[in-house]
Amino acid sequence: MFGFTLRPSQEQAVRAVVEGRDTLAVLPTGSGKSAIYQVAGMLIGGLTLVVSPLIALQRDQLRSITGRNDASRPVRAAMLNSAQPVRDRRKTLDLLARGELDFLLMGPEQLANAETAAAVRTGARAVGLFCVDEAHLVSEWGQEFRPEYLRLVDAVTNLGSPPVLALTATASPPVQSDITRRLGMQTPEVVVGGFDRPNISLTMRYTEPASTEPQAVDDRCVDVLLQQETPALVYALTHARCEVLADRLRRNGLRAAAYHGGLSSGTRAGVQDAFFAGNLDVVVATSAFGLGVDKPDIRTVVHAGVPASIDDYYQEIGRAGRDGQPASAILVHDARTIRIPRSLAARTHLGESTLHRIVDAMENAGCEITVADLARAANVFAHSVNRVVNELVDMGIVQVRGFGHQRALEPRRQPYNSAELIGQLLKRDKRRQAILASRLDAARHYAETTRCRRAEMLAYFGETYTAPCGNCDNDHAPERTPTHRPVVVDGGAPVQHRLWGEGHLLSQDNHELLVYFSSVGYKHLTPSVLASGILQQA
DNA sequence: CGTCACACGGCTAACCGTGTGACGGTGCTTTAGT
Repeated sequence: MFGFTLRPSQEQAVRAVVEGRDTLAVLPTGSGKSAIYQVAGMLIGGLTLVVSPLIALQRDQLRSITGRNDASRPVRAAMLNSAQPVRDRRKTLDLLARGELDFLLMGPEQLANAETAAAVRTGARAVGLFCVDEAHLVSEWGQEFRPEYLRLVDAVTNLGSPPVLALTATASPPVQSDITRRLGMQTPEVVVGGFDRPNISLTMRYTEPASTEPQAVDDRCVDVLLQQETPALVYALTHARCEVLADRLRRNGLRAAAYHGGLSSGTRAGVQDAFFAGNLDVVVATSAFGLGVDKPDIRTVVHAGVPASIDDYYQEIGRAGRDGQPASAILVHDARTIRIPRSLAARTHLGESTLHRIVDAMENAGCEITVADLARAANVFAHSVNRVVNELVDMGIVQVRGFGHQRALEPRRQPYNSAELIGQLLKRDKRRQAILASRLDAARHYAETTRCRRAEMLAYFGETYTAPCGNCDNDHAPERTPTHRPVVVDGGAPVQHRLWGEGHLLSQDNHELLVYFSSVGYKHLTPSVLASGILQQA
């Protein structure tokens, strides 16, 4: 169709969205997610709006859409972002006004700009499809890093509630429901392809915490990379470790370069180009490297330390072996490196005094106030104010206008009891901290497990898998692997815990249960909790 | 927030407890005046 051959899962997503249903498609990388919105958009007619997180990604997608143009059916696509010349921007707004665009690509920030949003809304062509690419970012980035992700739901309403199509390669069941909730999707169709990537072998290398050598993790990574096939990708946890490790690899004769957010965009582009062109053996990167990286022949992905979640880990190892040929994912684990993701999560914590000052300042202001003014009045960091504002929006207490420096909030529901409000905010913050910590615990649990790693990872994504996989280190040392029979559970069956309240059973075998609780996040439990009635089917 | 390296005072030798500050990731946005 339109030059695409669709697989069954893609077809299912296209059909649902064309019938007007909100749809979340969680499909493995390389399964052609952009084909889904391209086909669906053309079938529905009207303007297809595609929200994409990076300008570089918007460029790639634009090229892919217009690149497959045939003369009989020209597709008209454009993008809107701050990196383009004013003239290009004006031209796109003109096309919008005249209704001469089929696809429009932009970041969530553009929709928070009243002028741009109005141009989209009042264009001669109504939005027929609202597509959110890399939709896991709604859940991952919305809370603080890029808060405009949480305002997409308002944009959808303002555009007359066209069907919403959310696309991602990585979303565990709790993340799936977070995405559909935060995008305000109505009775969504959720299409989930398999998470397994059988050609990627899974291995963990432990470095002794007792070692006095501070660079034990780096040593291990260098050893591993000298033995592994290239091209290889190394994920390190900080800018400094990227630089040090890249340097050590170079001294060991590998063509290596560092890639992280602290480098200029020119340097970053140069590294990425060199890697794609085969002029680099190894890129040592932070999590900045990856979105939109589709190099088919990456043979090895090494992690220098456990990342903040299995979601991140899966996303990052998924960049290996896209050509289907054997590839390796090696996690170099040192208990001491856990402190880095832990501290990054803890930094977003809101203290009681911070909350008091923000809520007081908000009351003193009485009416609409910008985030910057509020931060000044309360004498706290702007990012703390943004965190609180996001929570208040979610609670329906304020609403937000504008973006960037002009981001302002106005009370939506008055009056409220401020002591009660602070109590609720504290509770929400505590819950959020617990969930972030549980995600890190689950990642550490994966690193330290003696069971089949594939079964362990897939369990996290709510998928039942019969171990052994035969392609992980624990399966190669069968004396260490307790046999376990997976018990088929109805994905996400609701359960009730005596202490932690309601949750969803993600996986169960004769050895262990994995449950996600909305109060405390992921918990591994022994099956005995079912027999003793501590955990009950709801 | 939590960790670690380092300086400091004490009082004259070596080092101990305490205090302080630096440090940890992801990207959009985009002023005016030469």
